[in-house]
Amino acid sequence: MAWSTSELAELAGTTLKAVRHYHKVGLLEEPERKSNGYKQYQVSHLLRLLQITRLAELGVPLAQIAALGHADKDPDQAIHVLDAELEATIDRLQRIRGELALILRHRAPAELPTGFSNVAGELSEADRALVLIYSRLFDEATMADLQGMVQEQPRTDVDKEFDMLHADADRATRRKLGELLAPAMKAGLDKFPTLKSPIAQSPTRAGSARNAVEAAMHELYNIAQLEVLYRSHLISTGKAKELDVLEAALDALELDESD
Amino acid sequence: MAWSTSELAELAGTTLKAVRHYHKVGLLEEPERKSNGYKQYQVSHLLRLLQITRLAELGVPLAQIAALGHADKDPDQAIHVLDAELEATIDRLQRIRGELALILRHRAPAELPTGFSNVAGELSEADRALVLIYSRLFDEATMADLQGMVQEQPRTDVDKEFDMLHADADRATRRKLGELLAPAMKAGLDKFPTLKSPIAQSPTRAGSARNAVEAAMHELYNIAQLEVLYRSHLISTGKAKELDVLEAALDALELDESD
DNA sequence: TTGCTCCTCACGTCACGTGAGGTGGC
DNA sequence: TTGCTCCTCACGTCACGTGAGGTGGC
Repeated sequence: MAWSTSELAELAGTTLKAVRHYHKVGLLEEPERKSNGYKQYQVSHLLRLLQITRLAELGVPLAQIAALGHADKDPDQAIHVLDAELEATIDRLQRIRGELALILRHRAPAELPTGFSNVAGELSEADRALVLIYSRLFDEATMADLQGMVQEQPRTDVDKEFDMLHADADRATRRKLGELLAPAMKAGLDKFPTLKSPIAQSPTRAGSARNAVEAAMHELYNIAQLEVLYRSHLISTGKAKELDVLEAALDALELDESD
Repeated sequence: MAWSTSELAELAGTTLKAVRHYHKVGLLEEPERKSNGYKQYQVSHLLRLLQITRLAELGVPLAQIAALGHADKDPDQAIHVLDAELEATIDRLQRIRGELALILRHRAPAELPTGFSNVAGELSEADRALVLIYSRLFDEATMADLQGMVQEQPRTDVDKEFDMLHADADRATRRKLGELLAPAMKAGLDKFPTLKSPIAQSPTRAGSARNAVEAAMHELYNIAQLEVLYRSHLISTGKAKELDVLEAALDALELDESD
């Protein structure tokens, strides 16, 4: 009674290549060979192989299976570690499934950060990109507030007008849009004061956060939109003086241009 | 505003090497370089990188992230597939956790097959090895019956005597042990008739199953133990005639030896 | 002779990580 | 000059899978 490599693999419910792999890493002893070089496996090899495949199915790494053989370590310990790892993995996968469910329910783009799937429709392309950046820079509480603000303020015609604002829109249009956006912005910031001074995820990122957001805004919004946002910000935070400064600066610019 | 590779990685919450890897596989475009060869990343790269890391965290394979970009396929479809895979993985891991719990509770060796942890104490070393082989050869119902039989028949002094039986035990001892083991064996087979003719897991294995078990028994039990098992088997299945044949054969052998 | 099995390299997979060896910036 | 960062290969990880190229058995 002796088995060939593939017979042994069949008996143990594994593959030819797996058996050879176990030889290579020293988990399974090589059997005697026939004169033609063919391997001749005995019962002892089958038993060892069954041990290996069973433990491997339980998720024990091959290196650890080898170590378990020496029995110098507490096997209970190893099982506990394995179990804790499995628990963590299951938790993580379940959280991901939860997010996938939201993405599907709201037909949201998968790359939006956690929690924003249900408000995907309220965000412009630029908004979505900004939200992606925010999610890496600010902590969870800040992000939750941001999500809350978006959720409470469905998109209005004013928002759409802002999205479509041309870079060379005239000054009256810019002023009007800034004024129209301000009330909602003020309401949002009053309800979620965290957003006035968002908290960075980590101190290391605090510095780079401002820069990154600023850079992104300059990339995602045109010059007119940036001015409208600035106007709206000044109005909603009651900075009338700065607004006057802005107007004066624009006056000067227009004089320059008319020269 | 331009970032270095490590700054970009920091901003996106990933690593230098991951970013370089995304370049290599063509997921992320390489940015312009400074005259010294240093890469200069822009906002567009940050946004793309954030998309990539977010999707990768959700478990989307990099190859699929590249494909999602083309948007020629239904993204819903991809999410559904991903979700189904996650579900299957979670199920599998949970089943394994269940087995680990049993192993820990009964302080059983981890390599014993599913369901046998709680009867580990009732099995000799040889029994455990045989059970491992059985588990790969017979179907679940058969294994459940075997487990039930072991559970119903705690180890007796007779079992221990059998385990310790020497290969050259005398004939009277062998006869006595065979008779002592028979009642329990008969009771077990009556209660679990499946075990009289166990069902192989698959037709392919049916043939090799007999051989493998036979070979294993010859390896795991000595000649005296095998005879005792055979005697017990004959008695419990009421084959008195075969028992007579065995005795006659042994008579002949002993005559030979005394020559 | 044909088809099947066995053998041994060597390289591929997946998503990066780990150096090696060299250069630029301050 | 020193320490830090950047760059590009090349190879390693994990548990095998996939051929390539050759030989033995029937």
